[in-house]
Amino acid sequence: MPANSSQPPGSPAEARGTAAQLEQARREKLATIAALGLDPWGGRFDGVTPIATVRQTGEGIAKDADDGPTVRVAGRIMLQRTAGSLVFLSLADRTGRIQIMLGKKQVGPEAWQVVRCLDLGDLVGIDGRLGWSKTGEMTVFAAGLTFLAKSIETPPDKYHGLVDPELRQRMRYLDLIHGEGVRERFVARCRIVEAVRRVLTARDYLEVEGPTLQETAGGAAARPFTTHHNALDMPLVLRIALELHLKRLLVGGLERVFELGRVYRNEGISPRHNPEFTMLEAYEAYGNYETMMDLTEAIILEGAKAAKTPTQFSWMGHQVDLTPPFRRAKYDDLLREVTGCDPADPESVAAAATAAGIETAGRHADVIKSDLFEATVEETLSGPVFVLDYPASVCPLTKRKAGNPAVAERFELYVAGMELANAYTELNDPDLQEELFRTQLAGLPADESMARMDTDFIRALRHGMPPAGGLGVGIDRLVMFLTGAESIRDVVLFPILRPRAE
RNA sequence: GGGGCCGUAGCUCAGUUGGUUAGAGCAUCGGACUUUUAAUCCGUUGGUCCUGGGUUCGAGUCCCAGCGGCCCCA
Repeated sequence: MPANSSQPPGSPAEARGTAAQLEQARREKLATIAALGLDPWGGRFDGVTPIATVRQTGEGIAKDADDGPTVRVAGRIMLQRTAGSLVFLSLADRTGRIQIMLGKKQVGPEAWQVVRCLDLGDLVGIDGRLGWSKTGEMTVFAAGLTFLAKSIETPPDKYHGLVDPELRQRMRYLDLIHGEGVRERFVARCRIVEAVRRVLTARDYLEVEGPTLQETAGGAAARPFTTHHNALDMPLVLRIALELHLKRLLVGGLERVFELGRVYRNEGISPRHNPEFTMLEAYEAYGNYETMMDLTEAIILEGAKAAKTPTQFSWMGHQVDLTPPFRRAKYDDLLREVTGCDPADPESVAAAATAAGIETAGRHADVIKSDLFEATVEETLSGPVFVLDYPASVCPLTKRKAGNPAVAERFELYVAGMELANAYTELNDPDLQEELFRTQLAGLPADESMARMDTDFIRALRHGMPPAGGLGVGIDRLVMFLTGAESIRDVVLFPILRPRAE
């Protein structure tokens, strides 16, 4: 393209607005900084006070005082305003933001050359006097400026930030900088995980790590990711649950163990499902599912405290109330309340299922019941509510109720119609376990079965596993719940995405 | 896997019934300003309208396919 011949004077002939040219402008400033003998990529910078701490100090300074303390802050330039020979910055660190004032006269001619090279997004260190501007804004009046890192990319819109959900996920680092409440939500996630560990370690649980590469993906009903080990020339799968190895550790006498770890399920993606997600599983020898109810409640309440979650709030269209103790309701009772059927009578259940549009022909009575529960009861459970005592045949790893082999000692914790936790009195009878594996496997494609034969696990049980309670909690869902997020992608830092063409 | 919605400048968004050379704000660049608050004011630059086909005298706009995202369902 020929240059426009009617360019006004002082206006460069070349274009400036493309991404490449925006970068070029920043690279020229980078070169200027280097030419002044400064390192535009900075280095160790000791003695920085967090901005939140500086702000606390500032609150104690009189508005018209000019003898405030000297402070050193460091952070990213979020906003920049020039007023003649003054430049105002909004500087952000992990704890907050504060205004910086740079005056040509105050910093001197050499530093002023550096000031003129500042762009939005640059990282700088500031030494200066803490006080208040004439218009009443807390301000660090800079005496010194240290360049810490140049940003050569243009940041998002300074007011709207990144809005496009795709860009927010692909460039999470920008979302963390600019997104409203994004950093706070991920910090809350860290606090919740810390709280989970605190509750468990206070109860003398050991945190352990099981294998993520396994021969058999057991402990849940899900399709695994497959991989291959070259040296051993053997197929492997990524784990879909933590359960069976933690129970081996109960056999091994560790008695109280938990694992907080990533599991992988090769299935659909939705606002509640990411192919890799974080599970907590905890096992306590000589406990049962009631022990785990108390533990679950403690974990959620401590997590809520850590995340500063209010006791009552609205989430996913449900009103939830965290006041303990959480409601406990029997599975059959809920089914009767919601559908009006007689849970003890398979024909009554089947009739209700048919009315709800569920296929019944040739299917196991407990599977029909389970589908009916999912279709009708779940959405009514605002919770939190512990749903107790599941049909035994959908619980192949669970101990049956004493005197009632049709009912399994299992609970699920529901909140806003969503399963948040799942716990059993663990089945420790190796013969029954082996039989249940076999019956589960009969006539079902392996992918759809809850159970896969795991002879090594059976052998472990044969050596004697203590009676125990076991608990599983979906950490991502727990964080969603406690932070009010409506999509798992809002609580997973780097959710899975299709690659984007360059 | 099926259905719906969306994709326009680095970012946030307009773009009428298919009709002139596709616009705005921010950012950039130049200028004014030593107290600004998304600073303001004047000027300036910036486009693979997601990609590829098709219909049409004419497509950002309509149709088809693909790519990417969001939502619903399985």
